[in-house]
Amino acid sequence: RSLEGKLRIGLAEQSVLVSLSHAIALSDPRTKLSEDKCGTALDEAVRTVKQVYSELPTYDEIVPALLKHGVKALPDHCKLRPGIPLKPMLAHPTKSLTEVLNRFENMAFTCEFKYDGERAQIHLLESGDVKIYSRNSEDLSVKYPDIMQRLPKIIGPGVTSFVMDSEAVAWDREQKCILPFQVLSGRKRKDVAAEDVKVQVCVFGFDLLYLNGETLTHKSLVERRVLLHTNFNHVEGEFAFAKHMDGSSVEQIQTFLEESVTGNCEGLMVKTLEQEASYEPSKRSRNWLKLKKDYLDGVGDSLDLVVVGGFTGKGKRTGWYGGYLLACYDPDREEYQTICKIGTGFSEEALAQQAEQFKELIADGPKSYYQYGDSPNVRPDVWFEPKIVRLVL
DNA sequence: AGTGCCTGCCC
DNA sequence: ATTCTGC
DNA sequence: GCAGAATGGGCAGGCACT
Repeated sequence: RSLEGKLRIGLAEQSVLVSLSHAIALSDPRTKLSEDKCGTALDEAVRTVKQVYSELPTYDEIVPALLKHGVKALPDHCKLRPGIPLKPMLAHPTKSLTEVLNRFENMAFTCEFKYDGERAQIHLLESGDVKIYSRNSEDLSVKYPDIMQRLPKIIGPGVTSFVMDSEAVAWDREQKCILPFQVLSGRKRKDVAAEDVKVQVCVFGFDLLYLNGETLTHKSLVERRVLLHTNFNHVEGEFAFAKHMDGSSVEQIQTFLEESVTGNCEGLMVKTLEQEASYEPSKRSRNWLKLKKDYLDGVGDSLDLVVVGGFTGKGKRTGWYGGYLLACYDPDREEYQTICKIGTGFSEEALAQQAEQFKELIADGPKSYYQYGDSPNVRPDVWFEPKIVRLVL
């Protein structure tokens, strides 16, 4: 976990990469360590290692190559290749169409439907093996034998290897429509046989990162998209290209957004097409924008809820509440029904201040007219008197 | 076999 | 996922 | 602007215990 940078102790991936680069550079006689150039040489080593890691994020490959060939020659030995998942590019959230237009002013861009499913990075190796990886590079291959099976009819002639970025979405084969994420998450994950898959999925491809031995991440999205469309086939209910629209007027985008929502999608992804349009897994990772329907003004609902309990905080939040249990009053049954927990959106100052405020309201236990479940995660560490009402957006 | 609890993933 | 904070 | 670390709902899976 240390090496994977998942310990949550302030030592995460970037720190590990810096340390590794420095260690190798300093112990390698090939690195010239003159007084004035030392810092520059180290920075250069870090840049190289990070760049290589973004294409081939596996220490099993990078460390041996570093030890054998040194930092300089690392890019010649470690390149993007099917079978090793790369960190998928992520998108910046935006709250309005204006924000999107400001950001992409004077640039060619495209809008795509944002499908409500699971990120799926599909790899075809030269050996013929197929691998499917999740957003966090987990191996989902055993979860999707149905996708594996249908792959031959999706890939075009002459395709011997590729890495595709896509979204796997639950699909209703009778109604021929997209189903919510909740349905998809009901799929089995292990020991799945293609024959007894209950929740059907349709794959929506939206990017191509590698094709027939060639890395495409440095090409622009326009180029990658052409390659995607010319080398793969649409297959009804099984594989489709993410729906896109290149228009840039407010009206066109507005209409497209509404269309996406009608089609059971979450909203739009907006991406540059030509300039700054390469696929950058780690460097400029938030190069795309997402425009979700529930971010938009007036679309989301708000509720007045009563704070009935608090959960003791961990880590940075040790010493006050890390989250709260909220309830809604039902006048018919004369009781407070717990609804949800809330744990983000508080600055540290607000958390400290709130802890003071709730100190006065600590109750011995749950009120008789509190209605809550059995599960321990709805049993707060501290119960409160029902005094504080909060507007929840 | 059934239940409850916990973990580790998705979002 | 969302959100805040330190750099 | 980015990386890191808090936190959410909900699901399948797996373990322990009945």
